[in-house]
Amino acid sequence: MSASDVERAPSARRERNAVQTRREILAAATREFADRGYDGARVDQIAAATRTAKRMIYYYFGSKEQLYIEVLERAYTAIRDAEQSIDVEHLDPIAAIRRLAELTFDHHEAHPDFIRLVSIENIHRAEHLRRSERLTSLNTPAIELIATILERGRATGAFTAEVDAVDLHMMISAFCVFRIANQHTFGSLFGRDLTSPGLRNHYRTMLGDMVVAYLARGRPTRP
Amino acid sequence: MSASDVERAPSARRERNAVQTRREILAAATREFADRGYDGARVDQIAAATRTAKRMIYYYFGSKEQLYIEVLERAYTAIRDAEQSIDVEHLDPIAAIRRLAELTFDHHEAHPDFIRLVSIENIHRAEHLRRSERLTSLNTPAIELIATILERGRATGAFTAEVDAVDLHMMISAFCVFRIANQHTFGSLFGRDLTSPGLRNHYRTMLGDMVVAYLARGRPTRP
DNA sequence: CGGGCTATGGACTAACTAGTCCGTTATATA
DNA sequence: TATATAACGGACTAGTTAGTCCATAGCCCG
Repeated sequence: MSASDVERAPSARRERNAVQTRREILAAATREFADRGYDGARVDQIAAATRTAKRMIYYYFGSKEQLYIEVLERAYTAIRDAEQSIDVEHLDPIAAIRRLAELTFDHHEAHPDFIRLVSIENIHRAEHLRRSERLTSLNTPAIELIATILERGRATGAFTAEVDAVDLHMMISAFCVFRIANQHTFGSLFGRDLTSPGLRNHYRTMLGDMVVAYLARGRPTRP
Repeated sequence: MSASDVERAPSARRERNAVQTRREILAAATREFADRGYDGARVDQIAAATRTAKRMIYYYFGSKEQLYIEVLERAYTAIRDAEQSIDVEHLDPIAAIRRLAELTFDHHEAHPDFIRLVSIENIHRAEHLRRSERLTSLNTPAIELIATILERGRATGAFTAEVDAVDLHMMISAFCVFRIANQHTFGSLFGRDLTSPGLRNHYRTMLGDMVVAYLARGRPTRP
């Protein structure tokens, strides 16, 4: 995130800065692809949104598809980095899993572009994601974290259910992703804006309640 | 589904049948749009998949966009009709809500094209759905059904939580939709095929457990 | 049994869009 | 300062694609 290497004295005419130009294209491309989908996105539009010309997109990325893949890679890397920095080791299992769910909720809410890119990539049956070595080899900190919490919860007896970490991650993601990804059709059909600020805390709590109730199910609620 | 009205003796040369031609175009268009998205879909490809020519698409539907809207309308009408025929009145509240969840699960599994169309429409921020009077005025039997079950559950004391019908529908949909809609990216990243036949029952049960655990949990929340 | 309306076909077009050609300019290094 | 090379720009192109023109063929009704 440091911009020190891109801050040079601007020359009167052309400024030359490979890293920044590249970055600017990626930023514009992320917006365009997330906004309109892969086929709907226009390379000319991406170029117009940068300080540079279309030629540069092909200079740096080679093709529309390769540009899209790098957009995907950057977006996924960002969320993995965020997951990596989650620290819930000091919390008891129930509080830890609730906190993790809330962090996922918050991250998804803060990055609707990422959610849109994931939806778009699923429409394409993940063909680009599958082709990216960087992404298929990316480890998934969230799963390991969930696995650790689940183990602790089972040890203390807080969780009565045998649950798989990947499944629990799916459950949490499903709730968070649906709320953002399907907000438009859901809103039109049921007259409820799932992303309304006034309902944010309601749904955040609902998610935590759901996950905790599922993990502790069967157990009588104790005082 | 009856084809009695379209079965005529095929003439040697051109056959004329407005209803069937129209229907054939809609079927091909549903496949093409669900497969490639709105922008990715090709009108020529839709025409090629029918027995008729591209000209007919414009004759009957006027534009690619109007064709897409009618595809959406047909898909949504189908799922609403299915919801309408659900009967769980004879079951106790807990069994009823579990059954409803399972029916949603089954329907989504059986209609991946519908799920894909919904994803695609959300990428377009529901602009087409919003423009369709037929869809915005469509009533939602699922919500009313859930509301009835919730009322009964609260009356009998089976459900300890105050839950809104729309929210519960969201929770159920989120699980079912995510499993289908995000199967490709999820599969690539976590190495698990959410739609594998061997896991079908596992996830179906998990959904029911989740919903029931949530409804019967100790602590209520309100919207 | 013929006129008129509905349905149909296929070639055509105008506009768009990913990608390229070729020349130019800045900067690092010798 | 010379020059090699990386960075850049804009006009151009080839291919594609939604949508149309014009002509024709089947069908219904009198």
